[in-house]
Amino acid sequence: MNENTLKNSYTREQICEILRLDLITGKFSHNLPLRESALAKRFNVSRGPIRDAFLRLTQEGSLVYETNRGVRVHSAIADDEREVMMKMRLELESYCIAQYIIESGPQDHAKLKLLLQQFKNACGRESLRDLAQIDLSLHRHWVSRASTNLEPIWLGLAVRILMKYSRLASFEESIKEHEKIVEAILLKNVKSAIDALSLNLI
Amino acid sequence: MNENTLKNSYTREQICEILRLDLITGKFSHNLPLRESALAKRFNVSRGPIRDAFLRLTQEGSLVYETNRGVRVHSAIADDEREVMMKMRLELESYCIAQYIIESGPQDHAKLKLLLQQFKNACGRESLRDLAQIDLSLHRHWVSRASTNLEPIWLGLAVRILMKYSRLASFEESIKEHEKIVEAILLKNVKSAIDALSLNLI
DNA sequence: CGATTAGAAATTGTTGACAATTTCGCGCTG
DNA sequence: CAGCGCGAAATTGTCAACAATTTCTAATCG
Repeated sequence: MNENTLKNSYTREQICEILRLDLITGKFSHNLPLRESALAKRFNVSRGPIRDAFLRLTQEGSLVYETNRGVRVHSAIADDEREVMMKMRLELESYCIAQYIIESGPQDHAKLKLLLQQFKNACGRESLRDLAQIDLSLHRHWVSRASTNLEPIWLGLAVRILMKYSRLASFEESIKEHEKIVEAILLKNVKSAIDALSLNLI
Repeated sequence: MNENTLKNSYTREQICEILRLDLITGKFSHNLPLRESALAKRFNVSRGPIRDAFLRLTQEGSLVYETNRGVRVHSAIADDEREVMMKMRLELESYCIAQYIIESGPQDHAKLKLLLQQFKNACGRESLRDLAQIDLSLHRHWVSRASTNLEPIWLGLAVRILMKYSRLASFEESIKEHEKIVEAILLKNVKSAIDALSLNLI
């Protein structure tokens, strides 16, 4: 599973995802500068794809860019900023879930169940990194299915929120919350899905 | 003022801003593919900075990227997507204006007045491009001052919303709306500032 | 000893070249 | 004549080298 042993080259998408998870799980400390050459060496690519990933993560808000000085990890968001982001995210995902319930078919539901199962497995392994990744994948599933226009906006919100509280209160609790959301979606019950979502996004 | 006569080279930031305005004002048609080489020639740079700009605009949502196939202009957002974005933007800017009123000093207020004056001038010239640019600058002023964390999220929302309705109803009306917002901010009246904002963001 | 400054080292910015992939036109075949 | 390859052209992906800028270091001066 280690990136240094299995592969010797990564696409910019993969690099971006790996770095995003590193950032969410607090692998880098706040305000730490990230060096292009160091990461180029780590991923066994040239600086080009690294710069691409930096630009994306900067736009998402997890990195900060300064001209001729590169990027550094963004400082944590304040509590009131988090509150605003949460309201926005709830607004966004409520719409997406309602839309998803209308548009989704059997193959979407199969995917949904699979993601929920993976979420449970990640909780069992108690790996924060896996959990953050599958949590993102699960929410992304209904967001991207409902609106490609809202997806990049959602991602920026979700990443910043997770960066602040990547330490979840309880694995068990998190499973139950997501089970409720998925159940309501499968029953095509918009109201209770959104109710469950609003309990998850607090 | 023309980019071909004054300068012979651009930074990626400048390229990004110019392309963003091109996209907002509908200079490119929807789903049109953008070619790296063509724009590299236009801006008299190599493809590197163009790719940087593409990545940023993709993250903002105005372009869509497909592997090995480059980017194309995103399709317009639907009415209900726009409604969700507007609610989110109102939530975000309300917080920022309240914060701005607390934190801003005399030099901020001078800048604010200057931007409002530029807005009026742009209305006088009846240039859609200038108007879109200064509208973004004005709103960005209080957003960036209040929260660097929320700024990239705000930008994505504002650009997509402007792409849909870059044709403003009335220049006169737009001036009045912004005058009310700025007046309320200068008087440090949070409530009436947000009231005026909510009329502007409909 | 502290401040300053010049030079060295490190880092980012940009470029042109080449590799990989996709797209397009054209001849071939049934 | 429609469909199918096949090769050429166009386009994107990656890289290594070089230029510009910033940061570090150490010698010099007050």
